Amino acid sequence: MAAPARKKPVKRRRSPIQSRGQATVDVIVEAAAQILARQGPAAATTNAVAARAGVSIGTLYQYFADREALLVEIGRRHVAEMQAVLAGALAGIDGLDLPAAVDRLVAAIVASHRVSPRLHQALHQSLARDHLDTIDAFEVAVEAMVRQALAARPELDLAAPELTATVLVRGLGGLIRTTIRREPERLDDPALAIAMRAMILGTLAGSRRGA
Amino acid sequence: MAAPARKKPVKRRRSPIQSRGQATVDVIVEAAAQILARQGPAAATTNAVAARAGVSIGTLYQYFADREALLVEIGRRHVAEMQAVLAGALAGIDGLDLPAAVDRLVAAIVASHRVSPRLHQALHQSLARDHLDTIDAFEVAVEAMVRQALAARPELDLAAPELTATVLVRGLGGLIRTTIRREPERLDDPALAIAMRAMILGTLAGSRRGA
DNA sequence: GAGAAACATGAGGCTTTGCTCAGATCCTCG
DNA sequence: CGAGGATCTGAGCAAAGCCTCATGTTTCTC
Repeated sequence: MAAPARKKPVKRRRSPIQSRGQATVDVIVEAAAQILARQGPAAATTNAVAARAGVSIGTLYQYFADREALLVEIGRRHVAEMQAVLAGALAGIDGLDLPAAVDRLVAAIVASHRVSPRLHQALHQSLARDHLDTIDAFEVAVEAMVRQALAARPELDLAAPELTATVLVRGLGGLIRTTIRREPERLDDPALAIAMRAMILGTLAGSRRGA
Repeated sequence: MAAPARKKPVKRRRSPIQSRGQATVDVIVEAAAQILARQGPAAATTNAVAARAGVSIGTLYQYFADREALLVEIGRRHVAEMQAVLAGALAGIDGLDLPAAVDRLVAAIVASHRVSPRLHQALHQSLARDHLDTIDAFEVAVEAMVRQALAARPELDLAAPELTATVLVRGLGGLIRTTIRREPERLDDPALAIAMRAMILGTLAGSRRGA
């Protein structure tokens, strides 16, 4: 329930047919992502992107209907990359006991946020409200994953497993994002990982049916 | 430690001397906040703000050196308002036992975020990186407060009280902000408050010196 | 190899926005 | 009252950004 309201469709232009065109699209997206991450949303003008990509502005508009469409595509690729890192770091987690699994989860989420923190934040700042769901997709996916993991462990005896999953994932995500923005270097602090583990395990223990 | 890097000073222009001028400033700031909250950052052009305030564009620039200075002032006032709500909802918390105090805290933080969720998000999106600390001030204040509260309860026997405070406040804040953005109506769900309480109490229990 | 389709170019049109300035109006206070 | 400071006005400048289009180049297909 609670769908995100109105949603403007992402206008597209011609998709590349030849491999040359595909390469051009890649170059453009990467250039844009780089500027966005390094100099922020304001610097990512379509002309600047085209220049950095070594491509004419007309070429950019051959593949993207407008600036927003380009941003959305960057968001899609970024989310895909984060999900790939997450999946990689989460491999074989099913066989682990709870504390070990939690450690893995923490490490995996942190690692996926490390893919490109600046880009992540820049996207949050520059995407229009209608398209924020593009980046939210990552957290939505993690939420689904955790929900499933919790369901697979009835011994946790959770009063409201789905809600607990939501609270955990959003809390963890918010904590990581805030930390990246305010004290980026602290993400490497082992003490933080320990504190996050305590938070997760504690929350699970505190969300039992008993009280 | 870990201070937020460079910081451009907020350019000011003449401060109002007469009460007429003060009133004008208020009208401008409120008009801007309204546009920001209702139509988003892109709609909040200086001309639009002046028009909605019923004031000429020249008047706006008499009091604000540039658009960013106006945004910063909006941020300052918004944070002050949130802090006022927080302080009000937190009155007399010192005498309560832990579970009751936590309930109060949860209610207080939620209430302060309810002041103007859309404006809160719009500010996050439109403030330049150099000025994001303006809004971060709220969470910084809450963090200090919680840190102090935890220090006052040695019976909690926390292994790293300050870190626990940080993790709790940032996690909670992130959770609330994400929820406001994705499912605003859910903020009223009593189940969410219960889940947050479980999270806090659980985290505290899980952060003991013992392990 | 020729025609067609895909791809690329970039000058510049069109719009918008932040902001200035020369002067008008209002308020205070001796 | 009347001088002087505070406040307000709004036409419009300069800069910047998004995007188009007429034209040229490369690649594919038969």
